Amino acid sequence: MRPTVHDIAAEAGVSLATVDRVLNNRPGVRSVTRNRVERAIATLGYVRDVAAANLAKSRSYPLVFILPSGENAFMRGLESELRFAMSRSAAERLDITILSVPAFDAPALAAALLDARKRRPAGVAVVAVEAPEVTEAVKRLCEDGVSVVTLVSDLPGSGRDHFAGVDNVAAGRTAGSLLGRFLGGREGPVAVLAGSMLVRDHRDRLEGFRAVTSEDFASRQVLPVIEGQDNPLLVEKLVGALLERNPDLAGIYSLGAGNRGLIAALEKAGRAKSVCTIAHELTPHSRAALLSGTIDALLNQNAGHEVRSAIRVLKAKADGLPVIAAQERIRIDIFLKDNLPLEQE
Amino acid sequence: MRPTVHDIAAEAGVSLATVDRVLNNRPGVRSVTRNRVERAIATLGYVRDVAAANLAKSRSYPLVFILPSGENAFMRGLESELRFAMSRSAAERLDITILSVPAFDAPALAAALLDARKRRPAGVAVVAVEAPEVTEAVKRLCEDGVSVVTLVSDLPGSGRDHFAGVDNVAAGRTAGSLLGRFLGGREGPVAVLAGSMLVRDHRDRLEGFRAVTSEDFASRQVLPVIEGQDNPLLVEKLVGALLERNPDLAGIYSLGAGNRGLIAALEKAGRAKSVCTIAHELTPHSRAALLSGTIDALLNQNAGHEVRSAIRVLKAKADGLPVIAAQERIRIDIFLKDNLPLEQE
DNA sequence: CTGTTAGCGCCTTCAC
DNA sequence: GTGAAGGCGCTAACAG
Repeated sequence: MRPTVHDIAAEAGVSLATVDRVLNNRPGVRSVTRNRVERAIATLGYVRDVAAANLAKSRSYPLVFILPSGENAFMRGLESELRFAMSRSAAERLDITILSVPAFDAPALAAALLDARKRRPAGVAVVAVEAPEVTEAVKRLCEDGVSVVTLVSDLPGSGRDHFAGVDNVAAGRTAGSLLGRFLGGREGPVAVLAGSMLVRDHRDRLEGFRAVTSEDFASRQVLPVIEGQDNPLLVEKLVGALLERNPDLAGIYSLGAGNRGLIAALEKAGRAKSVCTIAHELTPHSRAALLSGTIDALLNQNAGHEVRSAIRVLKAKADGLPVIAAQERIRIDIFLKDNLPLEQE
Repeated sequence: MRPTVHDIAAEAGVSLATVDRVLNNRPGVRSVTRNRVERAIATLGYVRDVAAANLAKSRSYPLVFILPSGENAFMRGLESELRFAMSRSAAERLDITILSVPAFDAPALAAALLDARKRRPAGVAVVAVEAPEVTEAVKRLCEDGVSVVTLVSDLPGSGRDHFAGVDNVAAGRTAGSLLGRFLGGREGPVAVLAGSMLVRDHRDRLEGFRAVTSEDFASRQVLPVIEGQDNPLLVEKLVGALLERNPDLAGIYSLGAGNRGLIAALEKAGRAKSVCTIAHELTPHSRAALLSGTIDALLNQNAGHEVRSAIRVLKAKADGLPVIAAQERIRIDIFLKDNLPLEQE
């Protein structure tokens, strides 16, 4: 049987309350007594039963999640994963609030962070936009002792506790490597389609893509980046023009969202099969395009994992517990038509 | 505040004990009373606090894990992940026993399953070898009400509750697709190196590889399968001979273990760069070979995830709880040199 | 500074 | 059939 507080109390010859004070290092214990208790803890190999402690404290974990609104399929998937987690949150003593802000809107995001702060949560998870006012707002939260996890897109220099997302430089490198190898000796330039250079994840992917292309496929020309604002209609227009301008285009790397527009443009131009296309995020549209051959490979971040990881980390931080880095690393999924999971996740 | 058993008791006008009987549908309650309690539960939206219940029951989860012994790096990694999970098992009320059996040894495995059965665990996780006596032993366990999870290699038809491993047919398909696309128009046959056709995962990978090769790369010749028993020395000998026999070999798919031998043979023959190689499992050796370019792509199953998933599922089954399928799906990681995680997991 | 006491939400004897 | 009482391991008031 595992030792309990009673065993320690007996071993150290003190009362339960004193043991508790030592365990939670609260003041009001002479150092002699404290030492005796600590020795007892060590010799008995005591480990606190967190479940029982939480029960006694009737502890709960108020968390705030800040997500971009809009029709971005990936973000909506993220939100639905979050709502699913909330539905089973009763058992986990979670109390989650969702705040919505327009995408790529730094002032709105900063305001939401202030709003979150007023609610005095144990932790905040936020899909970050990189801007000084956002960084400032996150810093303030951290100073208040609220743990902050950035989700999907990071915010370096803000002092956030953790980033729940993929290594986007590596993702860009991987895309570049795959595109280069898939194209083999084929001639023609490649294009990069981004959402906005305001978000860190898009910038990182671009950097990785460019690095690997110049290292390993130096002869391949990379056309200037197109920014589609993750907006399918705009993307369709821009890619349509791109295809007209470049009849010899060999490949496209779409590192942001708005894939619906990309797919439409490729198919309308009859170039779906001849242009090697690599895109991000598994959504109903991109899945169909992968199966039909319009998209050749898809890089994905598992929204469910990101949400669960963010929650686990926020909880651990709230309890002052360490996080298992390996478990919280969000991997880059690479999907070909051959390893697509059966169901949409 | 969430409703508790007290609230239900009050609402239904009965005592705590009766509420408890209904909750755990134990006998000794008139159906009228039972109905009243159930109505109270429904109207108050009660959900039982599992943590508190476990505390009161001082419940624990005795589990048995059966792993192959030997120097297979992947299996040793799996074991170390398991030991890590055991080290933090105190908080999770887990009581895990590890049983070791020689690899590919069906009688020994069947005996271990009987041994496990005698310990009356709540659940068993086993790396299966496909053989009638093993299937039989697993069936018996299930009949005893012990939940069984197959780990890494599945055992269809045994009635196991869950498989914690990757879709190996899809893995084989993915390998075939990557190899085909990486080779492009290059001439020459490809070889397949397996461990043993006795384990389901190897057979499944081969099936997937052959399927995609004949569908999408029909002109590519696939040489007869080589079985290296996951033994590095044997593998090195066999691959050395293979390379001599086939000076025009374009690619190798290594679907089992023993990659140390494969890498050595390729490098000794000076064919490390000229033969496109796809292998399984991230280990220190395969990682180095990926970085040096001897291996072109690595398919991996995350041992840590498999172990944690097996534990979660076994625990859920023991409590009669449903499992979240999406969360427990073990994905096929695809590693290029560009998306290799920094540290060995 | 230290100890006593009464719970947290649930389960389990043992009476009635 | 049903209920009352005590306890799981820990924490938090309130006394001393």
